[in-house]
Amino acid sequence: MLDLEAAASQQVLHYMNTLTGFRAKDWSAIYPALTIMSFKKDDWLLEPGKVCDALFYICKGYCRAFYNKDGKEINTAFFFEEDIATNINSFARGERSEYAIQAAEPLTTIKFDKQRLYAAAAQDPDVETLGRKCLQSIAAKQEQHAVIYKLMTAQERYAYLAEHYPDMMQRVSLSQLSSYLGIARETLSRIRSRK
Amino acid sequence: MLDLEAAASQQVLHYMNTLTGFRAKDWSAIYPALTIMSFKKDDWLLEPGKVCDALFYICKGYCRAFYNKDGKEINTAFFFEEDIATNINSFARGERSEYAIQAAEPLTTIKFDKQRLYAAAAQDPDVETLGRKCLQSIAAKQEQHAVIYKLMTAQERYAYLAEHYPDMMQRVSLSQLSSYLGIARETLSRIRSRK
DNA sequence: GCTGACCTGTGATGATCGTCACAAAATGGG
DNA sequence: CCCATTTTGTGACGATCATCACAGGTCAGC
Repeated sequence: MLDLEAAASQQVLHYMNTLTGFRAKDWSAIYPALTIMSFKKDDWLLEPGKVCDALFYICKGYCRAFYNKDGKEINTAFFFEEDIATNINSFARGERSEYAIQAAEPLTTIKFDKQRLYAAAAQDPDVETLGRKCLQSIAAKQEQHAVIYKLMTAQERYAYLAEHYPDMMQRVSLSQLSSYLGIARETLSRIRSRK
Repeated sequence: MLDLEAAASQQVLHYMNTLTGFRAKDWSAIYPALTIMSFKKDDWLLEPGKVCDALFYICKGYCRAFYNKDGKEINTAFFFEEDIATNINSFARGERSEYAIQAAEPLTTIKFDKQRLYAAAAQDPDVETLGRKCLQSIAAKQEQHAVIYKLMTAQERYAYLAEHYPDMMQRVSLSQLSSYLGIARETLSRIRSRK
């Protein structure tokens, strides 16, 4: 634990433990892949068109993923504390990312470097299991969010968010939320004001 | 290769090879997890509310995944030859499935039994890698489809499907497609007739 | 080749939402 | 505390789409 602050290591270790039952003894294998990285508001975690070569575990703050559609930014995800922010397809296949990930607040993360992570996985099969579980949890989230779009109207999506992710509604501005919900800013404002 | 027909084994082996570089020598580890399973039209691969305990590799025919929303069936995926049909969240976490998977045509599949697959993975780390790659490819598909919803209008979604999945448009009826695209059957009919 | 079940096309109508425009409110540096 | 910038609310209007209703088409089985 040389350049990782104690609090951050505790946090990421706890996270890995909830995923797999990762214990302190496995730490040495994965440790070299980790770095603390901080970002200022509006800094890029992943620039559009670049290949994603890391996973970012969010310690403090939040960031957003967004596409650029005809000059408009369409948010597709927000990552808060305890989340992993990444473009999993770009990461896994080495393709260029079609979207960006940007800090929405001052941000502290633990970066999992791809190359060093792969090296660790070759050494210790538990790291591969961790990777699979991580993938699983990302896929689960993705599906959950896709369902919202497929089954719900704008109003129902808003209500769903309010019930299941009240903290997201607290922290993300209305303008940013609207594109995430797939509706115009004005419409979201009106939905919110009807009761 | 006792109860798996030769043609089907060839096909699934080829599939696994495209995912990982799985070779015939690894076959013995995974073989006990596989069974050929056939379904009649409208048979269930996964009943809603049940836990998903298998992956189904589609050899011939196709099936659909759908939610029941206030009595209406909303299709969220179609699985064709070379696809893996499953509820990955239910499979991984043992939760009950919120949606159903049903044969839309007479269907031939190779079933990967969960328990036996896990046993094989414990024996042979290559099986775990295969599992991860499989998960990855499912996640990639899911994201691709979610993007359609988030970035496109009904008309654009239709055009996208026509360009990227023309075979899907050929094989799936308009009524079934409409809920997949998130629009009314009548609207899809009209979109299709404009040019 | 008839018949019933299912699928597709089409018109009329109303609801919802996007867009444009601008006002009000909140925010945050200096 | 004030001003500039950003964010949010609101009205008017039009476009798109869902819904209802029904007509025409297709297909399989008798």
